[in-house]
Amino acid sequence: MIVINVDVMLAKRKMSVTELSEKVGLTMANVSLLKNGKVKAIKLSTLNKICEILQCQPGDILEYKNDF
Amino acid sequence: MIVINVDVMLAKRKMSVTELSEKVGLTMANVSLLKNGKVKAIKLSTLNKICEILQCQPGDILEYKNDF
DNA sequence: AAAAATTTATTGTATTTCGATAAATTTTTA
DNA sequence: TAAAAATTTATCGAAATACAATAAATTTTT
Repeated sequence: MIVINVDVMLAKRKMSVTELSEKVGLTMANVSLLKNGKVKAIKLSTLNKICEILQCQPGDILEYKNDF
Repeated sequence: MIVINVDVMLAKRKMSVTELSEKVGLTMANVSLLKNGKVKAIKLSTLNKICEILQCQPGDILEYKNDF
């Protein structure tokens, strides 16, 4: 399974979900859904904005886990 | 911008696009689109299957590039 | 040159994002 | 510990997109 984890980077940047949502240009509600793995797909433009704001790589946010 | 690069992992696994598409369960045409950055979003289920088959992490395939 | 593999193109359908909004819940602060 | 702030959850609708299916064009391999 693919796990989305934005929390680590948010902590590293000392940024709140509210601030991220404002800067990324998504509603707070939708960033929350994203952040908590409640989405089934992601637009590359959104991933791009997140990486840009958090200054990180997709790999810092997305992880593949073997779910045996 | 977000860059998708499956070629490196395909080479590492000595796998063709055809083989990947069969194992992932997408048509060859669509894997090609994906592989060549012609998609604007990706389903996490698809990313999952690709990582599973290629035994790699999303970060091996997706890269954020500062497009100044 | 022929065959095989890959890319590009197109159309239709099902799925999904995301906005907008509101309510519920959790965390922080005073 | 009560109020305020932040976050999460939920719902609906519209717009966007993935992906299948298919076929043609192009490139690579033999």
